[in-house]
Amino acid sequence: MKFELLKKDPESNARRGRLTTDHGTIETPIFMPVGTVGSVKGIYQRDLDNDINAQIILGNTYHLYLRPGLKILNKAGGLHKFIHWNKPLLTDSGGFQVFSLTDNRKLTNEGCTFRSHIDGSKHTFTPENNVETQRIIGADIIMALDECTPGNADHNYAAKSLALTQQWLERGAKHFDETEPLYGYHQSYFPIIQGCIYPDLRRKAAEHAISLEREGYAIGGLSVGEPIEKMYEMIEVIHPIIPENKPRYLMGVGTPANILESIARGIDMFDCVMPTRNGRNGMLFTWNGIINIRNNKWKDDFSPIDTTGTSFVDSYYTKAYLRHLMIAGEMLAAQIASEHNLAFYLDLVRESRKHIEAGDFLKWKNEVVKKVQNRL
RNA sequence: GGGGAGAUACCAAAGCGGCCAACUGGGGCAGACUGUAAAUCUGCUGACUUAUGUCUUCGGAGGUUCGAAUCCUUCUCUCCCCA
Repeated sequence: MKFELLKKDPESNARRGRLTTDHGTIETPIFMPVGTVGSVKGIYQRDLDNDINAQIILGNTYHLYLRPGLKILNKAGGLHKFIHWNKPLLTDSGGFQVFSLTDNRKLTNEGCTFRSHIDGSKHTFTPENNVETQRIIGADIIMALDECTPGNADHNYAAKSLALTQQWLERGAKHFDETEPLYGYHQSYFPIIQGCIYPDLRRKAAEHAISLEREGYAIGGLSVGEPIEKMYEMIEVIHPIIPENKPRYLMGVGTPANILESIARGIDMFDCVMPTRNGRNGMLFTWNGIINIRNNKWKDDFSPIDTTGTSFVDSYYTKAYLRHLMIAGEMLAAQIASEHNLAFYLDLVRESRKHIEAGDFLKWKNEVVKKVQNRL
């Protein structure tokens, strides 16, 4: 994997870069659609590729490990082949599930024991077997197993949690270096920087992570309940510590405004379920603000979904029709809304790249942030 | 013609003397959702009020009672069974 820093914004920490993997090139800043169980919910891979222009998508180790399971994934020749996606893939380790399935898991120094949310069966992730699992899945970028610390954790808990994440990280990195990819293309292992909302812990976590000299670094444990200003502050704390020729991935973020603000603070990669989940629930993101398409006011609005949108759905369908589908509970509603939102998110980062190149990113960003937060 | 059942808020449907402005669904209206246990979840849904509260409601009219959606009389309408 190769990362080229193409341009630095003189007025902010924003960066324009290019990440090259064996499955293709990713122009950064980039948004990565989330496809937890081997599918970006409601979206054909064909549309992801041609309509939305996704450059890389995610999968999730915990979910794929449970279903379809490693045997099938291995037999399929890895996730790319299994799901028919020839562009880059990134898998999350399951660290977020350590956080979100908190009632069904137990943490030890050794690793994390889960109860499956599907059948209650017991499974253990260790940093080592988690790397092996992600070798079998075969993502281009694999993530370290971590504990995603809740945003309201106190300093004491956050410090202990970080120590565990760091111990796991060292073991995972070692195991990664001792093993080979299974399918003939390169994989990269990204550490995840934790530390909750505490600058000292974040600094410590970032310094520790870079000491392991990996190909990219992720920031985790943000947008998990902490005030949004703290999130930006943590990104700022970490920014100078990470070598500038390495990509930075802010995990799980976020709203369009969050993404622009984070790009301004030096983030290169994002993922979030928001465009798909909120889309399924009737929320549309546009350059002019947020639409709740279920609202009564759209019932006889026969204008296109989004005249500024880049997806075919934006001009193909009307607001009134999409509202009708949404209220009738039709599957197509979820598909259209998800496709629109993902196309918007990809457009958002595409425009960000253009404005970084043009040198007017900061001014542009400030104008857009105001607009995209409107409620239409 | 004879016998029976029933009329409750937008719809369906509980309630059968006070705990009823009225259970529960649906519908409607609005909100939430940030490395997806989510095509999910939450709130409101007689009027006026921030709220305590006040006022007008359970087919119509009249009555019994301290008190009625609930009991009685009567009218209107609906449905079912037998001729």
